[in-house]
Amino acid sequence: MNEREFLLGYDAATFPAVAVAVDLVVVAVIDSSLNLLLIRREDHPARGRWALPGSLLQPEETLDDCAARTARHKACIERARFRQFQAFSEPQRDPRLRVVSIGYLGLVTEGALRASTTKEHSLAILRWKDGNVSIRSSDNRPVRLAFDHDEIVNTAVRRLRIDLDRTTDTFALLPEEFTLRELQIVHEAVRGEEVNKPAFRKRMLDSGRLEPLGRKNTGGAYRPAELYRLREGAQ
Amino acid sequence: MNEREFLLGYDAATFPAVAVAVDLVVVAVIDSSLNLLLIRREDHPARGRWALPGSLLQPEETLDDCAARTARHKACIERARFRQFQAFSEPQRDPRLRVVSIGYLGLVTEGALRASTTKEHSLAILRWKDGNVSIRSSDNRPVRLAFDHDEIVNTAVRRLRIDLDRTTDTFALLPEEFTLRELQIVHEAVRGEEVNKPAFRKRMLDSGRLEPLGRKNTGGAYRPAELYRLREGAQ
DNA sequence: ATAATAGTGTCTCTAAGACATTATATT
DNA sequence: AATATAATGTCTTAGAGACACTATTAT
Repeated sequence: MNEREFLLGYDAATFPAVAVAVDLVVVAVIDSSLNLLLIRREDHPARGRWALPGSLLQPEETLDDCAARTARHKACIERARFRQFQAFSEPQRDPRLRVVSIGYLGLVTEGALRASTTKEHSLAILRWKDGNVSIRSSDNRPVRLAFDHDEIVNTAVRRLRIDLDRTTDTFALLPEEFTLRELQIVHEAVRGEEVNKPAFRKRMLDSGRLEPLGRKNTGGAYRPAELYRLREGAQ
Repeated sequence: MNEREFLLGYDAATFPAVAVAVDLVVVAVIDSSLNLLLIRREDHPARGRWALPGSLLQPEETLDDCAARTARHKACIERARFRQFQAFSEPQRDPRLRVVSIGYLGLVTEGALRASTTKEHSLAILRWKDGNVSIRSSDNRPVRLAFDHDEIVNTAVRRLRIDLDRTTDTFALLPEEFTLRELQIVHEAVRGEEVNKPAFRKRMLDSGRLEPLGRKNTGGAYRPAELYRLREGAQ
C-alpha cells in the first residue's frame, strides 16, 4: 500500500472530538494605562459576563486567519496584527464541549480601540499588581471574566512585556507618527513602572528603529515635540 | 432558560472537525552542539521519514499531560519538563485530516537523550546557519523532516534562545551538578556562538541562581573545576 | 616539570540611572 | 514674561568584552 492508497482509505472520523478556538486579547494604551477590549456574552454559558472576543476555527482557515476574522466580526478591528501567544486546554474550561483555545494578542491605537467599543463592548484597565495583572473596570472595581479568560489575559500581558524591547510589535500601540514622550508612556504602561527619560531617549534613538520626520506635533500645549515613525524594515 | 438547561440541550456535535496534537522537540547538548530526538515514521503518511514524536490530544487530558504522555510512550523520556511554544495550523499540514499541532520543547541531559535513542529513533544536530536552524545528520547531511516539522524545530530553537537568560529552563540541559565550563558550553550551543569567559562567569555567579557545592569534579583530566547546582527556587 | 584546563585581574567601552540644566513653544 | 513641557549634559555606576595572567592538578 503506498501513501496515496493509505490516505484514500483513512477514516478521518476516528480522532478524539475537540474543538479549536481563538480568543483575542485586544489592547491599547489610554491615559497611560493598558486597556482591554471586552465583549458581553449574549448567550449561555456565562451569559451577561464580560469575555474576550473569540471564535471557533473553521475548516479552511489557519489560526492567524481565524484571529483576523474574529477581530473583524467580533471586535470591529480591521487592520491590527495579531500574534499567537499560548494554547489553553483545561478539559473543563468550556462547559459545553472540549475547546482548546489559542490566545492571540493584538495591539491597537487608542483611537482604534475607542472606535471599536460599541454597545455590547466594554473596556477594562490592566495594572501590574505584585507580579500579576489585575483587571479593573473604569470605576476601579475588579472584573472577573468568563471562562479562564482572566488567565489568558494574564499570560498575554506577560508576553507583551517580554517582547517589549525584543520586537517592534509595541509600536502598533502608537499612531504612525508619534513623539518620544508618547513612546515612553507606552513603555511605562507595558512595564507598569516609570522609565528614566534620558536613558530611554538615548536607547530608542540608538536602536535604529526610529526615523525622525523633521516635523513637530503642533496643536499640543507648550513646547512641541519632534515627531518620529517606525523605520521601514526595522527589527 | 438558565445556563444549566442550556448546557443540557447543547449539541456538541455541531462544531467543525479538527484534531489537536502535540509534537515534541526534545533537545540535549552533546559534543557542544544541540541534538534533536527524531522518530522514524512506521506508517503512512511520510512513511520512513524522520519526524518529531507526537500524539493526538485525548479527551480527558490537558496539552501538558499529552506532552508528558507522548514523551513517555514515544520518546522514552520520563522526567523532563515540557514547555509549549507555538501552535501550527496550516490546513494541509497533515494530509490525513485537519490537525492543529501544539509544539512542545523539552530539554534533557546528554545521558537522558542517549538512553532514549532506541532502534526506531535517531539524533540530528541543530546548528545556527545565518539566522535559521539547519538540521543535519551525524554525517553532516541535511535532514528534511516529515510534515512541517522543520518549521516546528526552527521555532522551538528560536524560543529556546530567547528564554536562555530569562528562565532557568536551560539548566535542564545539564546534570544536577555541573561546572561553570559545562554551563558555558550549554549557553554557547544554544546561542550558536562563543561566549566571553570572564564576563559569563561573573554574570552567572552574580545572578544568584547558582549554589556552589564546595566540591570539585574528580575524574576529569587536569585541574578539577568547582561544582555548582541550580539554587532551589531560583527564577 | 609539563601540559591542559580552571579561574582571576585589569583595562576599556558601553549603557543606564540620577539629577540638573537648557531650549522652545504656548499661554 | 510666565509656564509647562521638550531635550540635553554631566556624573556615577554597573556590566560586558578583550586579553593577559595566575592557579591547580593529572600526567
